[in-house]
Amino acid sequence: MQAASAKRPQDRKSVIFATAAQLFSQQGYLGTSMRELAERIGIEAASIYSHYPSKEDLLRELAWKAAEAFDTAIEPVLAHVLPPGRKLRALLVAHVCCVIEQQASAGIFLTEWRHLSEPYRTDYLNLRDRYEGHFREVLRQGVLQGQFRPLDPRFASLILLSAANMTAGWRNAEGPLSPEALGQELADLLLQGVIAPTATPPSPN
Amino acid sequence: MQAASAKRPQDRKSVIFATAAQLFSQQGYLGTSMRELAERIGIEAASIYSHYPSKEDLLRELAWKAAEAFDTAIEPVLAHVLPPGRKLRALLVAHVCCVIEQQASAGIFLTEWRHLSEPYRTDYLNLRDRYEGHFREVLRQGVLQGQFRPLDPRFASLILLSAANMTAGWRNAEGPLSPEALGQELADLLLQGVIAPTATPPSPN
DNA sequence: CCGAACCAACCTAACGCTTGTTAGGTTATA
DNA sequence: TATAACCTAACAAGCGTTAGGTTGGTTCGG
Repeated sequence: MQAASAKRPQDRKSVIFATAAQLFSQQGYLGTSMRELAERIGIEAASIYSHYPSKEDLLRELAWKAAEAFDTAIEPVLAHVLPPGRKLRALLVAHVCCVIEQQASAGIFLTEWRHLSEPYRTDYLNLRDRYEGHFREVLRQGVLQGQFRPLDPRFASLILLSAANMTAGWRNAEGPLSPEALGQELADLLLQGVIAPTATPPSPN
Repeated sequence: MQAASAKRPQDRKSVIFATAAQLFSQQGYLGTSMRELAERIGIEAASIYSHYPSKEDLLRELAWKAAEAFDTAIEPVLAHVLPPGRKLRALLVAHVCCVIEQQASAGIFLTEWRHLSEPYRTDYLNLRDRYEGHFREVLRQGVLQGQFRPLDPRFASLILLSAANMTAGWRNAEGPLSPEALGQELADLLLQGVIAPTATPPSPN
């Protein structure tokens, strides 16, 4: 039985991890010092080095963990066979859920990876590209099958994902929507567009 | 007649301004030191203080200039009377053109304002909100007139602008599009959506 | 037309402070 | 007793910034 009184081995490490995720995504990697991170936890800065060999290693682990979280989130969607429209919708919803439920990780996935030094930066961009590739593939198929308008999959995936990433802080007038509902709202807007269909007037009765 | 040989008064200041815009938007405000900025120009760090009282003043001027550029870009569109669909399209095109033609300023407008200290930060957010308000207003009218689908203007404007902001680095396979063309491409996607209209099959002949 | 006064731009040198990181000692748990 | 977690103390380097001196073009009185 592992005790849980004063010195805990794995617990502390995960607290450092979670706190760093929060601070890095709120204030940025460069805007967060090891001393501030340590103080937030209640230890000294030097003590962090018992768990992580450097500040950048911490960022690296955070970034990889975040990438993994996004991969995991869309994995079940990729496994299903669905028409492109439904599949793209499901991908967007899964992505939005991941962004909202893991806001801290998401912030790092989206912006703080810039401060990784080579070769990790390049490795990371490859991870991201592979992820975006799933969206591009669904878009490509939808265009091919005539269910999507003839759009450039690279351009469209960039637009869709950057829109999805911005939903993180969204709260509507009646308070926060559920991640699921917010994802559907976003998918409605992006898949069907802003313009109302002229062929079907609002409510013909 | 003002000479232009060795000591130039206004010229140097604008070089500092432009170089700072470039570095701040590439590496971030915190990731750029005064010494690096100075070295890039070919002077010493201390010399910058003959032109700007502090690093943050530099950021502040950059941020305000960027906000002004966006306001100026959409001003002529606001002056015209247009149906909501056309107006929103024109706003998006103008915004995209501004993002692309002034990439450095745009980067600060979009991300680096976070490092402004109060009360400038709040002032800046108000500027941004006023700008986004123009988009919300057009969206509101479009919904009211039944030309847009029933969407939340606040949510939609957030989505549209975050998508537009991400076009900065976009290059398609045949090289860079003109800002104008890129803006139209984006507006097509956002206004009409991803899904092909079912009422009008692709090419019925 | 010329030398002196002026002034803005730029420099060197240094300040106080914070940064990430390390060495070495302490302490409590297993 | 062994070990991992944590501490104190300090390091070299970098940060934004300032004080004070140098330079060179501009301006103006004689």
